[in-house]
Amino acid sequence: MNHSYHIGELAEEFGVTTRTIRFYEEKGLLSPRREGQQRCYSAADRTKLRLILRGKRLGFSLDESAEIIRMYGAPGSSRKQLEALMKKIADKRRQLQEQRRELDAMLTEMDQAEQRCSEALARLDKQTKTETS
Amino acid sequence: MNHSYHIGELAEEFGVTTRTIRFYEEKGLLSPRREGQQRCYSAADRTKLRLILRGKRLGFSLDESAEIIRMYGAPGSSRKQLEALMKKIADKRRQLQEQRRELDAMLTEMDQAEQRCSEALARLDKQTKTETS
DNA sequence: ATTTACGTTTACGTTAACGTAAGGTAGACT
DNA sequence: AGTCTACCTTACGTTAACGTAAACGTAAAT
Repeated sequence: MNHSYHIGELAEEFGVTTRTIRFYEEKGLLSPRREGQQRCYSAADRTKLRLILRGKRLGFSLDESAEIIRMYGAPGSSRKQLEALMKKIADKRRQLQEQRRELDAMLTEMDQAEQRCSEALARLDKQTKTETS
Repeated sequence: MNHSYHIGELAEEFGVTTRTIRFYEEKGLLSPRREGQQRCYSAADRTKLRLILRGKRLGFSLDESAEIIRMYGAPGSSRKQLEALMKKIADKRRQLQEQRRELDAMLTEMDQAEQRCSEALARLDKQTKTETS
């Protein structure tokens, strides 16, 4: 247990460069243990990286992903902190749901585009047929 | 009918600056009619802008949005063009569906975070209670 | 007549998210 | 011992997507 990863392993697994991973550390999104000079990434670090990259694919900035990660991390201690966190989570969820609606809207338009496209193809077929008849 | 918009109107409606709209034109994403010097945006232009901004919120680059817009636009004429377009549409839809899965994964993690958070709050409540008893 | 409110072009500035190059270290293989 | 490989730091370069400023045109309102 408690396996830890080298930077190269993570880079390969997630299809990014080591530069990218170090950059995220510069930005405070990751803070791996050190073994001498080398970075040792825990399972938690790996999870964070996964969240960052997922956020990126969804169009979030690194700062936004940083927020998400802080939510995922330590739940804070005081009641005020906890309540603030709950609020943030709720906000972020609303944002995600809104994004989902937009995504669905886009999917709908893809469907329409495809339909127009296949109708155009059908017309072409028909025309070709009458021409050859 | 055939109402057309000034650049300022569109900017206000969508909450962007006029610079942004002109920038999209530079990039070839929009090409409004001219009336003298001034730009006149048709309903179709407006739709394109809406698609661009939606794409942006979903994390697409302008070049990707440009592709989507071309799909939405003229369905081409030759069979080869139409078939290529159908393929592109199918690809983009797959991409959107993948993105949807990721979005849902993120929502799930938001739920978990919220749960951990509310559990922590519950523990705090309990502790406070026994302390005051 | 001039201020106000829009529009125009041209062009340099800015920020995020890395890429890339240069040079150094530390362990493993031959 | 020499070389390979994977790591490290430092620092300048790059691209996308605009921001911002300057300098101007036009048309309605005061």
